[in-house]
Amino acid sequence: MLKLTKRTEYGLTALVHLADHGGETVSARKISQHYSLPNRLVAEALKDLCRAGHLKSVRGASGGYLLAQSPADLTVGEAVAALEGAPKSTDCEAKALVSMGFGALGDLNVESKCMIRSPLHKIQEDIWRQFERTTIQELASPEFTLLRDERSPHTQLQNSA
Amino acid sequence: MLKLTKRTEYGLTALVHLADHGGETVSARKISQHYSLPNRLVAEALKDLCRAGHLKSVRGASGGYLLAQSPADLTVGEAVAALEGAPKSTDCEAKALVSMGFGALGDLNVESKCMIRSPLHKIQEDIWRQFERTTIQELASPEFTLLRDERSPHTQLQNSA
DNA sequence: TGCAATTAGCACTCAATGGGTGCTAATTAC
DNA sequence: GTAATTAGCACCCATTGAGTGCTAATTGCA
Repeated sequence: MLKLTKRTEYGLTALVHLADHGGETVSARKISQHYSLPNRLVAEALKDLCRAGHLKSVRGASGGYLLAQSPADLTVGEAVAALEGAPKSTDCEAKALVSMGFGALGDLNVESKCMIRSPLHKIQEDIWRQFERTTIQELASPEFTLLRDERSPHTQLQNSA
Repeated sequence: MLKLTKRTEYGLTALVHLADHGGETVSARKISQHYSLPNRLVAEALKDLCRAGHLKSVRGASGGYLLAQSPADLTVGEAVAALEGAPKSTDCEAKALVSMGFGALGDLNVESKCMIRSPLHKIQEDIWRQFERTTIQELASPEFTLLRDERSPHTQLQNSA
């Protein structure tokens, strides 16, 4: 239910860590130990990011990974795409994403039909759009918020507590 | 990968439909046929929403469902919670959500530890927060966008059509 | 009174996938 | 040469989402 995978969690955590460590080379083991994460899985996530070209790897003892680009140039959307695979173009849900940013605008008919039929696609589109414009650098900053909202403080539930 | 379930898709679609049809009673069959959705599954979604008190049901022939409250008072967050079940309080990911809006603030330690460890939680929190403040009425409006962003106009797709 | 259409509720199957592991090879610092 | 690392492949297992079957209860209508 509206969750990204663990792999993405590990991957983003690693990216933030690497962003905090400048051009330094850090091994998968270091990262996994630092955050108490399953080190094998962190390694898998790092491999994905490396294959996608977002990290550079250094093999051998005292090897590791480092960012291939500035954290200000790497978006959360790109990282997630690398970690979870490109959205499948089979289902209509994904097609909206594809035509949104990952591909050409060929099947716009399909998408617009879906837009009418399913309000959910609007939501997911918007979320992804936000991902596409949020950088790892922003994510790494402690005061990060994904959604800048200018409206009412919006009486949250905890008010009643 | 960051997707809501079909059940939620069907449920939100139905809610939007009901919102468009005022106080009218509409059967699950009518809705499913109108959007060419599997009618049994739409019925399941409607049951969930009814159990949660967001819809009122009328049994018997010519029965159906209608909104139990104004579409302006029903949030996407509430609907999703009803359709997908409350976030499980076992995993840390969900705990962030719980302490965010669904429960007391007791285990804030847990959450804040997670916040540091996982940037992903920030993202998901923000998404949920947005769900909590988006109403079905807003969702039903054709020019709906979940994220009001003051930055670049960001070339929408439908513009090109 | 009976029939048809509906909601209500339970249980079940099937396929997909996410999380995790095993194993081996290639590379490199020491 | 050894240990630590990245690279790549294949695999298992538990969860869960999607969908179906079935039966009961309710109600409008002929």
